[in-house]
Amino acid sequence: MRGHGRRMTPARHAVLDALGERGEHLTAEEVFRSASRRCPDIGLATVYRTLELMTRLGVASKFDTGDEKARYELAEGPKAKGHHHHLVCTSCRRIVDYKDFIKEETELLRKTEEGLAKKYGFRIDSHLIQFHGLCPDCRK
Amino acid sequence: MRGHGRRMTPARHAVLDALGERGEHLTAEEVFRSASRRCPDIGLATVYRTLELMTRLGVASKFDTGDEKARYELAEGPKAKGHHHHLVCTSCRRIVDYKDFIKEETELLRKTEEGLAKKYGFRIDSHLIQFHGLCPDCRK
DNA sequence: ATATCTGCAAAGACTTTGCATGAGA
DNA sequence: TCTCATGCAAAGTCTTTGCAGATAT
Repeated sequence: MRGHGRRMTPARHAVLDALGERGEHLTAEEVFRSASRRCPDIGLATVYRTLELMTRLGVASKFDTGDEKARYELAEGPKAKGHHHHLVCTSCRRIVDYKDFIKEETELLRKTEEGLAKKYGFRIDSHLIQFHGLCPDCRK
Repeated sequence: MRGHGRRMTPARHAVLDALGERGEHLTAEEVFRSASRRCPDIGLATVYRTLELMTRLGVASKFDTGDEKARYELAEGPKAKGHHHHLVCTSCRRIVDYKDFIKEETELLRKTEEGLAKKYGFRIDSHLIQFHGLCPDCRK
């Protein structure tokens, strides 16, 4: 946070805590509600600004599961213990974090990133993998 | 289209053509502009409704690259010739379709899908892979 | 004939922005 | 001190919905 010329404020602390405490893939609204407990006066706009900042700094990652609401979670690089991918139910929007096959996936992704970077001249920063389908409950 | 109790109308034809003619990953607005040529009276709402329908029927696929605008393209299953994944520039939002490594990726994805389906009880319908980074122009 | 589609306009949902005030370093 | 951050409210985007009229089959 600091070290980028940025200040550590109560609001930012609250947002960070919200991402840390409450599981994963929170919407801005959810972060707002959670952060409001620690910092009652925080505004939704600040939450958005903070999430945007954290995403830009690589502290958080932002993604979309198909319901037009952005989701955020603490960033965990491919090598981190908590690195996972998402399995999304297209009906109830439930999100399952999975780590199965993560090692193979990560290995292939690394190789692919390298190849793409060379071929297309991109500097690749992150990847996104999601599977979509129906969860057990919604299949009924 | 038919066979689901649905009617083939000029508007739907125009949307389908738009997806087919103009490359890939079009926004609703882009589809609308394109479809307007063939069907001048088409409304944006109809475009949205049609894209939603086609996505539900599996004719089109919908995804998001991080700029809050949904994108659509004709669906090409994992086995189809045109199946590809996306490389997205986080700065200018350019999207590169790539097919490199597709075979390995598809193979791993198939395996992963199978494993996830079994473990979590999902019926998996589709997957999404994206790489994000800076394109050559934006790196400068 | 009739259930489905359509365009339009209005509403809705999510996110961003402007601005004066407040507060970290 | 002085730049950066905040809250509020207003504005902006993208998308969905209500409805009366039009249309495929």
